[in-house]
Amino acid sequence: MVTIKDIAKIAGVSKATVSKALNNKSDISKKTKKKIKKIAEEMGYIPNSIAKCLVEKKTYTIGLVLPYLGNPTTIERIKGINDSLFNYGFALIICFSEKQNQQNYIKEMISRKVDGIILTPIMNNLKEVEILTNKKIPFVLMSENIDEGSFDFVGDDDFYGGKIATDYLIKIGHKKIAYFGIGGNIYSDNQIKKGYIETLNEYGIEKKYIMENNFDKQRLKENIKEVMKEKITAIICWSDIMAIDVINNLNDYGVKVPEEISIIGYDNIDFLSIFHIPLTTVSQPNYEIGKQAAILIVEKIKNPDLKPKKIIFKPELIIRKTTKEVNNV
Amino acid sequence: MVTIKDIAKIAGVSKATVSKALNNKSDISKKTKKKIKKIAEEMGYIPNSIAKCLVEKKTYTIGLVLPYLGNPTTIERIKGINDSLFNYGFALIICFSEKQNQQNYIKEMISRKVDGIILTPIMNNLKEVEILTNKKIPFVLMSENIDEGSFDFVGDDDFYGGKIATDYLIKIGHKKIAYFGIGGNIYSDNQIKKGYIETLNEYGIEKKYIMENNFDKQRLKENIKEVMKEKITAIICWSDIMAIDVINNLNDYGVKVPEEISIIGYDNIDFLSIFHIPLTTVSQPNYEIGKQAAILIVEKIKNPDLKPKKIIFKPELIIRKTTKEVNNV
DNA sequence: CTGAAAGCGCTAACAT
DNA sequence: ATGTTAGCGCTTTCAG
Repeated sequence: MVTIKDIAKIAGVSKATVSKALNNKSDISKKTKKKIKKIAEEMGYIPNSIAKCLVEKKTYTIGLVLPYLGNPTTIERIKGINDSLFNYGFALIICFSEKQNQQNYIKEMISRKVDGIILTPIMNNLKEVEILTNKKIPFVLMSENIDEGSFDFVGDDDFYGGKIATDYLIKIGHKKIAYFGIGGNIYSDNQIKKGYIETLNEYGIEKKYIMENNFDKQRLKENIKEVMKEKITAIICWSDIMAIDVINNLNDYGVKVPEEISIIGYDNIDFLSIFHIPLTTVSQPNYEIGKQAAILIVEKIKNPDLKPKKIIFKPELIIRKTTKEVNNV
Repeated sequence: MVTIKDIAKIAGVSKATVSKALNNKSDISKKTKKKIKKIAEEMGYIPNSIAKCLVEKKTYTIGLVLPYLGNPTTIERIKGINDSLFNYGFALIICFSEKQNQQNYIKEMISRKVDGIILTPIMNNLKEVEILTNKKIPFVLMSENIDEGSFDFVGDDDFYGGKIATDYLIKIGHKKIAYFGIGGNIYSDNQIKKGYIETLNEYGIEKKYIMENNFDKQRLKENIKEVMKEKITAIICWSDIMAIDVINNLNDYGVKVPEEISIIGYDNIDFLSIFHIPLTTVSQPNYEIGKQAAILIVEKIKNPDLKPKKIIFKPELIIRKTTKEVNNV
């Protein structure tokens, strides 16, 4: 491996001069700079940013810790982060945290001296970010927020998302509307649920049907059976993927969507809009969310004392073919 | 930030002892180890792996360089890599290379001293991997191979994929079959195309319809017009996403799938199987490909002189509803 | 303008 | 069993 020492030897100058020349410091003559750069180029020199980090105490690296639950929107956000991070000269180190304790993954990131962390917390819980606040490591939350405390956050307004979905269903005549969520205190789930409840209340609809499946397909099936007994006419789902599952299960029971039950998903996954019976869904700008999270963390690193900023996008209801007005006889 | 020096001071021992104790070296007494570990814990010590890297010349980091072209299969592979890498104690640093020169991204990875690189080359060209071979940095190619040279590679057998798709269409009566690819010397594109051509030749079908759109929606439309003029009855597409596009365009022209034209995609994206008119497609095990790529790069790092290994999965034809036999009157 | 020296936090070889 | 020393590759004072 060629180092500045090697270059220094060839160029007949000191290590310090090489370092300064390569970094375009002002106190090196143009001639020397040119000469040294040429030699570096010829020798195929690639700087060792590890050594640089050790001195500068900055790694120009952002850690991304998030769960991947098979939702294709994830990649859009990652791409958004990647693209804007690269503009700032930062690299991205990723780990998918699954459903376990995120603390270990966060510690790993800290050990690797990332300058900041973008985190999608699994638990709506201060504990998740405790180390980060203790160690004063800049971080921003993405997509999922935490109720207690006040943190930098980029995501969409899921409360509003829950509202517009419910509102629409009521407006087209539905009264027995269910919400299919996850359970277990997930921020977005809570928010959508709140929006759902509040909207029903506004219209004076007492009866709520709140189902939780905790990512368990079997429980989802049971949930469906339960609401079918109750003769509900519409379901709002926490995600598009869940919505698809619900539709399939309903089809298996011979229940037609949207004729008998209307379904609204959440995410607006591209590919789901294409086929027949395109999904009615709530849309959020995933790429943009990732992008803004990256911009915010870089800002935060440059200026750690900035007070928490929230960038919240309004989701949009995309009405397609899985919802239908109810004939109120 | 608390360092081993701080711990040493509190514990009343030397830095070396702390280092050894924390790393469970055998020449430290159990008592001291226990004491030091306790202090480290209490002080909230997190090791600085940057410093460690500088000494050990290993970062336990793998670089992943790949294009993201909106194909949701990408995330599956990333997840596969992530999961098995974590088992080995490696972290993953990702960058999406778009259509530009991948060399810069690779250099960035080298500068960051990754122990190895998993690369999906954009160009079927030795130049892409030149630095890596020069600098003797372990790498494995994933999904896309390079014709010249012989490299470690994990992916599926796209030649075979092209064959089974074509073979199936011929068996159900099609004779005028088109292949819709990308062009511009992409390995997988070439392979599928080869499989397509060879199979047609085997059946003595002279006429080939090879279209290239280079990811350009407009050119895709023109391609479709062209093959419609030729009255082809089936199209094999380079990807599921492209297949969807083709189907939509065909629908716009009032051409019915599969009644008038059969379509085969490539990728077997989950969500596309769910709706009515599920896509006939060629399936590849993306998660597994990522996983094996990770295992292979770690192997390669431990033993750089291993000769190139190829792990090639046989894709599978998934027959669904976008293909139909032809009535040969 | 250029160079010598110190040091980032850690490990490893060699003493003790 | 523990400590001393040197050094990884780089940047950064401070002198010259």
